[in-house]
Amino acid sequence: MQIATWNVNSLNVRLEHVLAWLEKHPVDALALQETKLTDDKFPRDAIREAGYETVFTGQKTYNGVALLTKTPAEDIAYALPGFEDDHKRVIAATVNGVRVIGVYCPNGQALDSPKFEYKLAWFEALASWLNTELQNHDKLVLTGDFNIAPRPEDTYDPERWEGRILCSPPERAALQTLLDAGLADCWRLFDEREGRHRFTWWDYRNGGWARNAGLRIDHVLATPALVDVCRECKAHVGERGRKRPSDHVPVVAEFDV
Amino acid sequence: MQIATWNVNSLNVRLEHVLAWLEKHPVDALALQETKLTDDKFPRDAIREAGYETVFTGQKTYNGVALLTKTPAEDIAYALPGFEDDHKRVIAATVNGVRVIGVYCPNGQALDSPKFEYKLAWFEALASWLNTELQNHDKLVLTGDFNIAPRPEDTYDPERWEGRILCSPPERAALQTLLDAGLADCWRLFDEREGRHRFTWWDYRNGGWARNAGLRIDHVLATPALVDVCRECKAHVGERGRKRPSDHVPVVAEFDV
DNA sequence: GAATACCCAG
DNA sequence: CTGGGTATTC
Repeated sequence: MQIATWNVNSLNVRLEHVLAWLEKHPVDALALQETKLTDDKFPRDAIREAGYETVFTGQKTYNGVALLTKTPAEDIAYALPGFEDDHKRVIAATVNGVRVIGVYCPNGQALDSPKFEYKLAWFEALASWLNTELQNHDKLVLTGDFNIAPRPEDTYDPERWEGRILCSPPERAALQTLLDAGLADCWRLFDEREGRHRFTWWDYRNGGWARNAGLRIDHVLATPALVDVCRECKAHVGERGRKRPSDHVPVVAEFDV
Repeated sequence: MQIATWNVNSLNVRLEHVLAWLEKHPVDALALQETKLTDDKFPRDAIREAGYETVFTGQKTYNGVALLTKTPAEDIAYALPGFEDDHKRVIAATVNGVRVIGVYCPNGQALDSPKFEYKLAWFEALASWLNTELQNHDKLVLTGDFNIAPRPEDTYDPERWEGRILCSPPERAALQTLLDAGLADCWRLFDEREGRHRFTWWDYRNGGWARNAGLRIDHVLATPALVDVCRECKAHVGERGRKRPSDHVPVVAEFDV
């Protein structure tokens, strides 16, 4: 079973990219972030014609998440319990017996911003909900755009990024709380691989892609039952080089289930 | 000698269209309207590489006119004398001994709008200047987007358009004043032609192009010395069917000079 | 419906 | 730099 995540930065603009990518990479579940579409404008039909059903929750301009699946999505959750604000950042479903939680975590903007407080509070609510979900699901994947680079080596320039937004101690602690609850970062199972691309996001600004000035902030976290059978976890870096790309690329994990 | 006019509705967006069209139709002079570019952003170099020199006068967002020529443009005028407001609507030059005046005439918005008053005042200033220009030039072409459909048959639906903006008596009188000064509408030399496309503009809204709901508001007016040797005057309607087209198409007149 | 400006976000 | 929203024009 293959599970992928992709922050598309507007599904309106990226629909053709997603459909073309799915045709080449028919994963079992694809979590999308930043669809930036209200539900009435979601391109459900075009995606259905490509062989995928979708569950989604979105809003205008910001956020918006979706889960594309080849088999039916069951027990759908559209928000963090107890954190039902107007940000559409969470979509979860059970797919083929695997609990898949797709998240678009807050960016936080800057350490001294109110949005940073919101980010930490949001992660607390996520961790709390994750614990209850873990009680019910042996096989669980938490995936999406976390807006946190876990380690110095997950940035193109640690000197520049350490301690700053996306790389600060409280953010990394928040991520660690999720791992401590019983998840592993699938990416790290393949850390030793030679010549591996290291990032999942490159800023549009300042020629980030041309300079390979990227970060690894999109993750696939999984429970031991899945980590034990994880065969692969990689970023499809080529998508960043297409015309009108998203600033994020797909990250795909494969499990022997 | 071929002289053409084209309201491009943003030269930024339409530059590739213009260059491709010029490659197929290497007219001697092309008057552009609605370039919507300040002079510092005019793509002079790209046009030069296509074999044309340009004179232009533009502004941000609105209006903006240019004259593209294969041979040097002389005696350039950038405005209506005595009507130097901030609208960039007029560019004139002598090309191969022919005086070419390119105009983007005001739209007028509605008969009861202050913009309608402006339109009529602007046409008066144009007529006044035209008279002095005619004293100096035997061969003269006045071309551009006039925002006036001269006759009922120059609209797709006379019942709907007669008397309204672009088709009102005072506007048609203003156009007639220009003709009375000593010009003829080259288009009408070929009125009897079979199966001829009748329009030069189709509204973006309501599927104007698909319904052929067009108007003839872009014109080539010429002095008798040119009318006598006018071989052709037609609209390049196919341009309206391209991707991301302007709402106007080129109108081309050919003279045996 | 298709442009542009200005604003905000990442 | 690349999205989206708003307002304005034609």
